[in-house]
Amino acid sequence: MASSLAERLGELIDLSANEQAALDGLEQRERTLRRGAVLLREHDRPSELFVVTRGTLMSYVILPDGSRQILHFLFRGDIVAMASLAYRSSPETVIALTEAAVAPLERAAIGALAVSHPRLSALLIAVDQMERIGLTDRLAGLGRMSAKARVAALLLDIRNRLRTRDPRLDRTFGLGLTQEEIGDATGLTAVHVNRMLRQLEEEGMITREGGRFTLLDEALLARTGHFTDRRAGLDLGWLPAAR
Amino acid sequence: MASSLAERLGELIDLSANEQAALDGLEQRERTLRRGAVLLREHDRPSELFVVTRGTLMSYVILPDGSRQILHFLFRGDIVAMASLAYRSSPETVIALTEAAVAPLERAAIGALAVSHPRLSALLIAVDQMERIGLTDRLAGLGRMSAKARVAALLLDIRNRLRTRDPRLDRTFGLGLTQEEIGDATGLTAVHVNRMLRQLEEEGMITREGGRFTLLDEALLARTGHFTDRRAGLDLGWLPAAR
DNA sequence: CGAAGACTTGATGCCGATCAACAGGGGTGG
DNA sequence: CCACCCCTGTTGATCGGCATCAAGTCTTCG
Repeated sequence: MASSLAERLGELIDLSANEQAALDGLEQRERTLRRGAVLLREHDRPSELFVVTRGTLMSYVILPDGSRQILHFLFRGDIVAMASLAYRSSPETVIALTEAAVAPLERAAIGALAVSHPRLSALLIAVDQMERIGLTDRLAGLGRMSAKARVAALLLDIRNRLRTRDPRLDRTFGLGLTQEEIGDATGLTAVHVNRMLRQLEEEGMITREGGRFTLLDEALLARTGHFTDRRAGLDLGWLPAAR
Repeated sequence: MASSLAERLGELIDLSANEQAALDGLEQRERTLRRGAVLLREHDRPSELFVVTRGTLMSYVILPDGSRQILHFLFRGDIVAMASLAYRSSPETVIALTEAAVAPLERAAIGALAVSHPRLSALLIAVDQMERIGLTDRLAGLGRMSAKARVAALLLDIRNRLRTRDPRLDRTFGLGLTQEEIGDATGLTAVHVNRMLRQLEEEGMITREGGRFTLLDEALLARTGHFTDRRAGLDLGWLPAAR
């Protein structure tokens, strides 16, 4: 089986055999995590990165008043602790939301990759940009959108990310988050998330049954959440030739 | 004089003569912008990137209800339209806040740089991470911090970024933003920004005189804004050797 | 000198937070 | 195996921070 990193990057471009091998070589060891296990704590001094090979993780920060802001949800092929490429100590805590597994990755391996496979390091820059745009979308949501819109956008965002990993999944999916977690991701309280979900349900956009969501009116949900799917507009034509 | 990109990256690592020359070669042309000029419009299909060589720019999105969320402020050495490395159309509008100048940069030049100067492309990945952390800090602010805290954090953030470009500047600086712009960056209305600035002033943290701010009690301001200066913790030890 | 933008200040309103209480369910230990 | 308990979800009542509306002043620039 392809390494999770090769799988992820292979969705974006056709990898050469060389590149494929180089990526596969990065994921030697694997470390499994129980649900709730802490992979990395804020202010830790991580010596390595991780690639998610299985399960779901999230990263968050705790503010001085004790409230939590969830920053990311991480799925197979996502890289954890990229920040350690710039900073000595982790700016965020990373924990497993489900049973999960990660492959440790030396920071220097990224440097070596840049030397041996320039196209891949250029691709990593592009992947960074995709994540940056995702962050600015969420920033605009937190700054300027209503509670209902933020919850709607979160549902669509997570569903889409789950679907790229499992194309069978369509209108119905398990979100895998508590309402408190939805709130900490969208800047709301659990109580208000509950009311917004109910409202989306009453308005016929979704139904819920035991933690599983079904999107009944995806177009309306997207309008409600001012949601734009970015994956349509990908363009990596500038990448240099493969090695 | 060093190119603005070489100047910026040179603050992070010691550039080799080769690298310096490669970076200088990127900034051939220069384009000047009047205050308020639009460099890039949302949904434009930019064929190139830009490096800011002079002045200040900002990027923002307009939501369907007409409200604006400011995403970034851009200073000398910052790269504009990095998103075009991943996407066909720009997700954000970029305009000049002051008289400004930018140097256009072909996307393919980034790819060529990755091939000829792997350490520089690895460094670009690190720079991306620094921006990503800046975004997550702001995300946490919008999601979980009070209006007063967000305004306090913005003041410190901008002052620090201005200071890296002009070390003479200390407690007093010209912010260069209207209160409406502060509001659009922090997710507030201009009216409430005004009240928060007044409050910071009444509490002895700042004074204002004609658009110029003086930070009277920086420690208190930092506590109020839950502000952490990230630049202290930089660590780029993993970079490969220079060429 | 006129006009438009930026700032200031007060009054009022609403969205989402907070507080509170209870129901269901699943895991754990006795 | 069962009882308990904590976690999650749900719903109502009230509160408060920030938005909105409004009006006036100051500044800047054409």
